[in-house]
Amino acid sequence: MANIRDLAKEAGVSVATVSRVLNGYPYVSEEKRKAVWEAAQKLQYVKNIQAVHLAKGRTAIVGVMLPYIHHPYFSAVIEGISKEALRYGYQLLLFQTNYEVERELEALERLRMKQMDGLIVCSHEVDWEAFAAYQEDGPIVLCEQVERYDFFTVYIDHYQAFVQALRYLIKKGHRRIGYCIGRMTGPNSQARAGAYQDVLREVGVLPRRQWVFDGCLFLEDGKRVMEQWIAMEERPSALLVTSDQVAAGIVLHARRIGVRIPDELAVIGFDNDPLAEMLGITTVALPHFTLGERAFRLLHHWLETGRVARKQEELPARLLVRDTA
Amino acid sequence: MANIRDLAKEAGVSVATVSRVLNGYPYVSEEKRKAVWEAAQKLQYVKNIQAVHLAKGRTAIVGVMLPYIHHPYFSAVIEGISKEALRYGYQLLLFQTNYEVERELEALERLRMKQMDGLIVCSHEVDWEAFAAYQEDGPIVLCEQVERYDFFTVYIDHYQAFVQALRYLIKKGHRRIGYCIGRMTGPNSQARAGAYQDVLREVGVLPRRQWVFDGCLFLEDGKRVMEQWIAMEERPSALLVTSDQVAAGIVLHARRIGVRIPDELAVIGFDNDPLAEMLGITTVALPHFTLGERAFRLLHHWLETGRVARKQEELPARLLVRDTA
DNA sequence: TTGTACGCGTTATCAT
DNA sequence: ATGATAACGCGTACAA
Repeated sequence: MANIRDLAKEAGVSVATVSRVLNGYPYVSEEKRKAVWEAAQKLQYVKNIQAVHLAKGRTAIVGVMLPYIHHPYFSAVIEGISKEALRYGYQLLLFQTNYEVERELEALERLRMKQMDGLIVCSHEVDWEAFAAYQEDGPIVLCEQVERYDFFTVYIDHYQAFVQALRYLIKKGHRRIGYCIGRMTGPNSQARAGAYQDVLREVGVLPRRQWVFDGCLFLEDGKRVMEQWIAMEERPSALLVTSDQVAAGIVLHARRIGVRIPDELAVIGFDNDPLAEMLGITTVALPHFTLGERAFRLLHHWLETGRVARKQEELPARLLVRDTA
Repeated sequence: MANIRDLAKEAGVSVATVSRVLNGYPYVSEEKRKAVWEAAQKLQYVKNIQAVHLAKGRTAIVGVMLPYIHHPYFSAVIEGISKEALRYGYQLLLFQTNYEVERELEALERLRMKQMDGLIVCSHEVDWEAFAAYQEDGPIVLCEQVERYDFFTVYIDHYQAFVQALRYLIKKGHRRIGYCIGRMTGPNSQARAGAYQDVLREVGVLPRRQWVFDGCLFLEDGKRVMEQWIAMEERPSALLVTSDQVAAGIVLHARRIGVRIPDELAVIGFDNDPLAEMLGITTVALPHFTLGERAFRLLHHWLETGRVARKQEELPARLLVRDTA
């Protein structure tokens, strides 16, 4: 494998001139420029990108931390990130964590080791303190609302999104309201739990723990929820479901077992997944793709200019009323 | 940022010894070992991974080329790859191509530049010749059946899978059979087209071009297909649909507009997506997750040992009969 | 416009 | 066991 020293020798110039030609810098005579390109051709020269990274101290690589990929939510976010990364000539290094703290810390260590220029965190388990500890190692963008820390964040106000949906249900006369959620930890889930408590209290209704369904991520979970629901002595009359996949599972299984929706059970999903549209599921549209896009742009702008208009960016959520609530 | 030279000075040893300690090599006195670790602690030493990559000539990074991520098929494959990569301490560098040849070539160039140790190609547009041209730059694993070239491949025999489904339909008495496909190019699509031609000819039926629906990737496409179907003068009585998402779109829209499935239209999907199970869609189960897993393992085994049991691996597909055909 | 020489941070080799 | 020194390959002040 030829390197620039070999090229220099072959072309009869210095390595500096080779570098200048290869990277399109001015102040090189047409003659030598040509000689270098010819030498490159002849010796089948290929740049070693690792050496470039080491010499420049930058990689044009952005890390993406996320628990899993095979989920409509995360794959939408990463698609948004990817689109922008492509546009600006950046590459994406994947850190799948399965929400294991150890893996999350590994990703942060990689940032510290300068494997990438920055990191986008789609979701995580580890405390915010951990991110704070790595802030000087490179820009980190979180895809969630963060309090008490001055992180870069792009987020959806899940509290307001939940309030919006809950108010709608209450206005429709519902009082026995439950919800399905992916996992109980994490700021998004906390925000939703808070909204649930607050709004129900406003109308003097006691929140019930058994009407909160945890571990709802995929279509199949909707079926499970429906089976639990049908077996209950006291059933909620309405469910907020933080994933349209799960909502679809509920609606489809309800049809199968003859539960009338929304009469017996009203359902509001989240995401505005194509599946929700197809099934006529009332949903809170969440801009996942845009979230990824903006997260990358924020990071990119910081990397290129060293400053940003604002470190936090909020994205809107809006209720789309269809047939299920 | 302290480097190993700083550590060497601080600990009063040579850089070689520092490196030995840091990487756990033997032949270092307990005393110096301790001194190095203390120096590392004191100077907050962090390894620069770029320098390691350059020095070792390897990165423990594997590239993944795929057209888009936000699709059940590809996100399943990548999940399989990712799981195995995690297990063996490798990282994944994403190359989203949108099936643009230029981007695909860019990924191959990156392999040549030694940015990664190997490349897994989930799907592509560019000719096989292109891959052949990069074979010496690092192992490339293709996720499709390849003829005439001696590539590493892990694949599903889509010809047989299609034959299987077609024979089933024919046995059920269908003669007017069409199919939906993601795109017309690509070896998988070619294999399917071949199977379609061959099997129909076997039973003396002419394949019809207007019963082949192209561009079928997402749920919404199923709706479109159903609308086209209903508008046809001569309609197929059965459809093979190479994505359960699309099949689901067909089935759901059929329900809505009152088309009886399978009586008026039989549908066989592909993938065995959870959605297909939930909707009772007859489908050909395809092991996408396993495909990714095996692709990585093949690559990994080659990288670590320089040889493999066999360069090609075929994965089975099997028909799951449910209610739609 | 061009070249020299050094820096980037680590690993590997060889001599002791 | 340990150290000096040479790779690894490129970018870039600085001098000319």
